[in-house]
Amino acid sequence: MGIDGLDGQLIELLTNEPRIGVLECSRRLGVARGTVQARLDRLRERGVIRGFGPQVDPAALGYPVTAFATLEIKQGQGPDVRAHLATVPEVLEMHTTTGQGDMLCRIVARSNADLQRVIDRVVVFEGIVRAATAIAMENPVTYRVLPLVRQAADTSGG
Amino acid sequence: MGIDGLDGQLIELLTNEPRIGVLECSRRLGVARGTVQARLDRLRERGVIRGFGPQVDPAALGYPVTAFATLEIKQGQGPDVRAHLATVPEVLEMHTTTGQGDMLCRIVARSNADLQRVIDRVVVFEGIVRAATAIAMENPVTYRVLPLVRQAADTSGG
DNA sequence: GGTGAAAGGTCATTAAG
DNA sequence: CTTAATGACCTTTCACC
Repeated sequence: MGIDGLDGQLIELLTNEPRIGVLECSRRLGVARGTVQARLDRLRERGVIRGFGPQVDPAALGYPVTAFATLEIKQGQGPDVRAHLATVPEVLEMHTTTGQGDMLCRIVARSNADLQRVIDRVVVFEGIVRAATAIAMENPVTYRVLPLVRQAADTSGG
Repeated sequence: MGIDGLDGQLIELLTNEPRIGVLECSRRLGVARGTVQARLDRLRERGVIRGFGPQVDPAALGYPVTAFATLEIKQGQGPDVRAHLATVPEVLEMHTTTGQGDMLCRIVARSNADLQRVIDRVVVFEGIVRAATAIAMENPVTYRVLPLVRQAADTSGG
């Protein structure tokens, strides 16, 4: 069900050096090239590897400010609010959550002043009762999956 | 300072079809191969494109539960807490946020029961005063940057 | 394992700011 | 004059059969 050690090594290798090909992977890992090819195909079929698209940094694009907005939604307005949020480019992701708020979304902006504009555009929508915004300052742990990959590989008994 | 239209088209093309190479990109966009290479080099130098590593789906790895934990930290314990969180594989990212010197971290787990174990491992640490966890249910807007890229390209007057 | 193809580098030329 | 784009050539390397 999970991944084994070779899968983990493969993911780790490709994460560190994404441009190397299948042949180079087989050399580094000491396995046949067909094995690497088969593993990669399986990992993609199973959805473990979603793709190899470019990872874009919003800050370098001119959006250095990140904020998390917790939205409280009026009953039954969920679908409309989702559709609304999907139209705002600065909303990078959105989840419905349990707990205090109903939705949590990640927002970026060009500056703190610009963040106000984005927030306004987000919350000026009937159906959003309340919005609490937390600006992200430091980011000591940037998004990472490698430790999880290693753990998943270990758990599989590889 | 930002990106122009060609940069935006390049990012979009590579996002949609990551497997195509530089030559194919040049054909699709109607520019010379050297141009595509130069643009890609520049985008990577400037940090707009961080890399082309595999995008791993934690759910497919066996961690289908996502949660966001808001942590309240005891004064002066910030660095220790950060170091602690960095050692937990299930903590995918962590930000310090405005509020009360709080932190927000994204956590994944194998199940809701497993989430309890992860949360315990996170909060059983002197320095963490309080933790509020919100479990993510639906994810109507998955992490995306393309709309932002298009806006950034437009803004640059390309 | 062989073969066609592409990546990556360099270079001179040319267009545009 | 500086920057960028272009097309050509060459070598290494890879992906596919």
